[in-house]
Amino acid sequence: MSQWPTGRLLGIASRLVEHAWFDALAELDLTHAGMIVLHLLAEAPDSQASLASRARVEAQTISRTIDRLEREGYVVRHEDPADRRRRLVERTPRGAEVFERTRHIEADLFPEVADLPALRAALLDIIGSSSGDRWTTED
Amino acid sequence: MSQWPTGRLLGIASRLVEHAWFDALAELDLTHAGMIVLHLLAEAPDSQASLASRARVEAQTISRTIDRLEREGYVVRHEDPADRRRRLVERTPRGAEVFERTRHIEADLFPEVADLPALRAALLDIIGSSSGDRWTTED
DNA sequence: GCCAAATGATCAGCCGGCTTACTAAATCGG
DNA sequence: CCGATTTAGTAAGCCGGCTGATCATTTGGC
Repeated sequence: MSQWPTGRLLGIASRLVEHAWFDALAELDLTHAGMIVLHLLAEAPDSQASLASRARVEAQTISRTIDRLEREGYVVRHEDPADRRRRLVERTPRGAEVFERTRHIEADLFPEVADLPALRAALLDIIGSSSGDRWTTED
Repeated sequence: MSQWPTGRLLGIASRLVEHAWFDALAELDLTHAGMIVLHLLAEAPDSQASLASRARVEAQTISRTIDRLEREGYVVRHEDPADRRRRLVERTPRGAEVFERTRHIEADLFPEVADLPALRAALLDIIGSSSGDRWTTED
């Protein structure tokens, strides 16, 4: 396996970590995708298109994720009076509360690696150079 | 984004790289999942359960991936006379040929990172410590 | 030898990526 | 001012993860 392409190692590592998250979040009626949205809404409500761009995901994907968050009562959608095409998404108190309860998880969960800063730097390199024309990088 | 949890960076980087693979493989009527299976079959035919374990994936996932490879004519399934529960999967000549044409892709496609060996080492760390009871690690 | 347990494969159904195609609303050009 | 273009959101449908359930076969204990 140590000879496998880096892209494949990346995919496998990602799925394994996400699976651990899934187990930890199940008791909160939350998924990994939902948690990302709750995180992005911490500061202020936002439109779905903006959320999609910030999460590096297509609009359709965000739409369904928000459907599920809404079903659980963690966010609400309401019309933007200034632009009736847009639907602003906002965390409910329950959504804010459940997100707070996820804060400790990463530390417990993420496995030990020899050089964590190097890993994070490499991942940011990849994201920076690959998300070129797909999402306007503003972060 | 540089403050985001490492698990999330891993997921985004993985999707971006996989998307680039997807584009490169589309003209070969092949997907990333299919390519992995063709790789695993390079040496010898194998059973589906073994392929699933080697790819760090559940049996059901492999089953559908092989369905599609079979539909494209890249592999064939045949019964194992020694154990009639098993179905041995084998690459066809077309499958071997199309896999050869993917060999050059990784080099063209994978983005530049500052410290590639550190990235690979970290990913192998994660895979090693996370795939504990999920797959018997033999590789 | 026979019945229980383990194993290999599949079906059904969920989630979360994606594309293509559509509607409604806002914006822009002439 | 009005038609064309752009933008926000959604529906439909595919792929690839996953779980839980089912069926056939093999293995193992008694």
